[in-house]
Amino acid sequence: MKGDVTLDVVAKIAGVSAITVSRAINKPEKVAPKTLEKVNRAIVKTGYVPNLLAGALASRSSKLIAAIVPSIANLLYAETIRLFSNRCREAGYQVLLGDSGYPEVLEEELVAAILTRRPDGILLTGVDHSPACRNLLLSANIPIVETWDITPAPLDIVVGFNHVKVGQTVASFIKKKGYKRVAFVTADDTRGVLRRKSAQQALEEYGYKDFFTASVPAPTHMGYGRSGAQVILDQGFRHGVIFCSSDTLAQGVIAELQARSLKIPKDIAVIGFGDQIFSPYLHPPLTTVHIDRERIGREAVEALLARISNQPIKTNIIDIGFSMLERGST
Amino acid sequence: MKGDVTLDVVAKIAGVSAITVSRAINKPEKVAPKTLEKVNRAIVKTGYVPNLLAGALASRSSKLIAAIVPSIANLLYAETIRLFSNRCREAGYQVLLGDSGYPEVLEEELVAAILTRRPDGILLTGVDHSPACRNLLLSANIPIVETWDITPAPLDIVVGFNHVKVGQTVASFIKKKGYKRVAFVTADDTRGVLRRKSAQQALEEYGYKDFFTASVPAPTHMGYGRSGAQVILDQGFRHGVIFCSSDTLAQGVIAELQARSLKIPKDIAVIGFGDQIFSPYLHPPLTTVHIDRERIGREAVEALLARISNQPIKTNIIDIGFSMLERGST
DNA sequence: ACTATTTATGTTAGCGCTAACTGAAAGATT
DNA sequence: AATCTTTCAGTTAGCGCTAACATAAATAGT
Repeated sequence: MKGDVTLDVVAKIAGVSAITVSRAINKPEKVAPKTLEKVNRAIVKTGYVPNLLAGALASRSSKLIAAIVPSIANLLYAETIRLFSNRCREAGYQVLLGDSGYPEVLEEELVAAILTRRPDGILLTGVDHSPACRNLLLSANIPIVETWDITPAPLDIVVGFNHVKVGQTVASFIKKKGYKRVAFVTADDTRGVLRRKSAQQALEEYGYKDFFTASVPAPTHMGYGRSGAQVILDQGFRHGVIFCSSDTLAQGVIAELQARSLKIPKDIAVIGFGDQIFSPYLHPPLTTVHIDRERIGREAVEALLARISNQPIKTNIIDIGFSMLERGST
Repeated sequence: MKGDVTLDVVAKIAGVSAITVSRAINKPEKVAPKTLEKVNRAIVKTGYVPNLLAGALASRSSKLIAAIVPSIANLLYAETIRLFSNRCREAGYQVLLGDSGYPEVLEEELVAAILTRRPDGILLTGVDHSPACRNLLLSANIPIVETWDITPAPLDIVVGFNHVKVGQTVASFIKKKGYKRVAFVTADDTRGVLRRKSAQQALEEYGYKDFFTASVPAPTHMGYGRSGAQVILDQGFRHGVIFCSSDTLAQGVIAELQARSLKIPKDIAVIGFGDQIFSPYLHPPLTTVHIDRERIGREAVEALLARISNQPIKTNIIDIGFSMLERGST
């Protein structure tokens, strides 16, 4: 641990009591300017680094916010987290990150480990949690924000959008564009599967049938996009549109089509999901579903901080929506 | 904070003393099986969640390891961190993440904030730190591992590779392949610039001159690759090789070349850096410099944990090297 | 059977900080 | 000038846990 500079040491050097040093650091407006200066000099002189473990224990506020994501190596979540953690820092909070891994079996264990640090709030990804996990979370009695999905019955606050509607919107877009045949390349991920199912169902209602489907493991990367496309092409798919469960997959699909000299969108059109930062720069630019990832992070922080400071929040269900973004790949 | 189940409550219910409960949790082998079972029943019954803030304060060990990266939204670092944090969790540590942002002015502030939590160890990205930051780190008196670069004089431990050698290796590769003209698309990032400079210097020694250069902001994304390529092409570059400071940039360069119907590698060859997960799946597959990102994470954890538990470490300078990986883009 | 050793549990004190209260001094009000 | 109010600093107690030592019980050794 640290060299032994504690509040008491600083206090002695500044010629005041420990609590005065504590106040000088945390509530400087409560301390007379001259005292404040004495204390600050002593802090600099000693190189004092406060011990927030002790502070948190005494004040019952850890200034820590936990965030759990399926995979930090997924750019989508990474961007949400980056914004989230920056805003948290501005507000004087630090972020404790938990990577639950994709088969979310770990979530409960992870939540338990995290609660051990007594965070002042917690961000979760998704709205599906085991009963035991829900219990743990609820009995922690801290603000909770669930993200990247939406539900009428959140644990506390939810910031996300409706994946079923995304599927329906894509289906209606496909119909409008007049594609005859539809293929899916879908990662084995709760929300991705949901989008594909609802798209397929809507398409069936429009009279579509004989879908081509490739399922790949999550987390996705471009390689799975290529292998997914191979599966579909091997099934004989030659014309129509491929709806991918992420832009990353779509990118792989595009590469595979190009490697086979198929024309996009003339032969086969491609639709992604997420509107990743690279998507407009692909060749051709990717038609996709835009999600305001940073807004998820922003709204999540605001709601959490409001809850923490007992301010009223307008609503605990924040639907950030999405939008269909047509670019060159369709 | 949590509902009020503390050690004492559990102890009372189990009919033992607080310290016995503490031991049952942290050193179960020191507790008689029958007692252990009584305690465990009481823990389940009460839903006890230990308070590590208090535990850390008392034991002077926070079981927390901090990790500072320039940008978690950079896949390269994200993957190192994911591995790092998984291994930490296995070893009973949690990771406190700090995103320093690219202009690393923040690092010092971030380090100060993090030390406040008394981590048992800290991972840094890069080896350049302000003097004040170095001071802070050293006086914290905890194991430190610097990553993604190498230096003969680390703060404590360093796990990385030599960026100058990377530049030289790429230069020699370019010479061997017989490319006549060389262009650089480089992000404004310390280590990226270093690689470009050493490549250029080596090439000059081989007799190359008249380099084409585009500099783009960090953190990079594909779009900067495209705009970088535009700059170079506008300068009249038509044949030769483009060395990019990251695979992400290379990806953008490839897209731009394709959009202009230039053939890769026949007209222009492309070399990246990092060997990202997507690189082999690009069309054409990307020639790049392979870095074992996960090994960085793994070695960093091992060294840190060894230090924390006062085990001897073989060496405090771990050069993981790199390798030139030729694929279709050259 | 008696001591030496090991194992299991308990007692005490304190980690470094802040909440809540107390008291003194300075300023405002009449 | 007497009282009220505000400002500022200090005292006390305790947040929930574990290290270190103390003690009691069980086991082993002769």
